[in-house]
Amino acid sequence: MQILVVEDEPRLAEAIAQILKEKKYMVDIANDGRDGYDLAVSGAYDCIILDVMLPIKDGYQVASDLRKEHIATPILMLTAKDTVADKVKGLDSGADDYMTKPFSPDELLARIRAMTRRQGEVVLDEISFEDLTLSLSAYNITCKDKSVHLNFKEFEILRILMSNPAAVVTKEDLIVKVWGYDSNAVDNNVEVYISFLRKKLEFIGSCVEITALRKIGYRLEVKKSAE
Amino acid sequence: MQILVVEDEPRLAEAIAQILKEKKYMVDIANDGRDGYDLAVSGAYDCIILDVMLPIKDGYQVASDLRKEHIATPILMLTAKDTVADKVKGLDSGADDYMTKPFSPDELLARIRAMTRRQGEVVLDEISFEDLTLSLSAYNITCKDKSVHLNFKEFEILRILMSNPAAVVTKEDLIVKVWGYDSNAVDNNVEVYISFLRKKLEFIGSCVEITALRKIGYRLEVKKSAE
DNA sequence: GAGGCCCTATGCAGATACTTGTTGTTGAAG
DNA sequence: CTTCAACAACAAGTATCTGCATAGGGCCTC
Repeated sequence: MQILVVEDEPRLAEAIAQILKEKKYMVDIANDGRDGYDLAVSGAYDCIILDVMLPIKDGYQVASDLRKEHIATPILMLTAKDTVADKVKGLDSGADDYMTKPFSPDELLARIRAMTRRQGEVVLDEISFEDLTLSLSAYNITCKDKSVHLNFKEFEILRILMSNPAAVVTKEDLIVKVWGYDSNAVDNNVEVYISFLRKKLEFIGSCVEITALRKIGYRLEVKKSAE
Repeated sequence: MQILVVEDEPRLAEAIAQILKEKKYMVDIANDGRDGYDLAVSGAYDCIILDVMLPIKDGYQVASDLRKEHIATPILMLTAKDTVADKVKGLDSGADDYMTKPFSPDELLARIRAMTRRQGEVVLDEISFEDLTLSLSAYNITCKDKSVHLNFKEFEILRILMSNPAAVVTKEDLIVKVWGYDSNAVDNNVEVYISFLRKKLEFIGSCVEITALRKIGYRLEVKKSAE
């Protein structure tokens, strides 16, 4: 975990660095706003601790310039200014959090944990099987660089197949899960959509195919090389 | 923008709600930890303001339970407890920010802005997609030199669409996030506002359009050149 | 009471979902 | 080896239902 400390007073900067290093964070220090900005635009840091009163370029400016460049690194602003107006200015210039000096090391660490925690959260947004990727938010399938949109029923069916690639899914299962247990859909309905899906898999050139196992159901498989 | 206030003292809850409503936030209030949790798990809120000392289930518990359920809604913890240990406990139980009473309304609002900003990776005051820019403070959209005002519902819908341009947003999602999860708005309401938005996009000559994907939802797309 | 905002109702167009029918495939019985 | 029944795939046609646009009415603010 990389942290950038932008602070012009060497002793304070060193003290903060020490606190962080003890917790195994990797720390870089910048002594003025310009250096801080230059380091931060790399996007290499997981968190930036930013003083407000800085030579050359103040903290508000640094934060706001970073946001303009679409650098989304969490910023914790750290300063002696404790009026509400200062806090509002800091937060609105792009900071995610604002702490006033003097501060407690434990609180600093807790706020860093809170800010960086969010970073690692991956939104489960897609399912993959071999070279095939199903996007749950965009409702399409992608293989290499080609992608194609799925309509509702196709999507639901493929999602069920892909969420359990090894398993064989019966038509009854599909009807219950896609059409609803009280529907009067017939097997042929499923066959029709399977056929649509096969066409789309073919179109994007995926190596995945939907195999029918007679009397049993459907399963995803990797195409045999000898086509 | 939906905000949940979890606070057992009715007068304070009402005061907070008032501050927020003035800024056009939609506010729900829960009076104890259990109700707060039940409302929050819906995932309908953009932000939760959470008191610590609550009947039935305290704020730490609520925050930590929500995180266990993978509800990532930003939480601002609000309490009279101001020791470092309390702050650490609050932040580590899942809160994103921690404010002590008494607090300034302006600071509260600034911290809410800071927390919700990250949601859509908004650069300060505006969101952009292709040639379209949505101003969060002026409630209007601009394309090249033309701009047009949006009313509240139009604005909220477009903000949601633009904050995640690749994703398909269902009508359900829009109803929950714009009308509130307990509203009885119907799909047609959404359709009407989508229709208004399209007219305004057309009017300012944007290359962005709102595409409907049947049975799935809406998505922003760039207009095909061959009109 | 004028104007803006929000919701409801309605007719229409077109995409989607389902049906039907033909052809192809499989496997077991004769 | 042939025949037949059961099952599967697919194309094409039809009907339904979703989504769109527009109009009108209630409500609130100014």
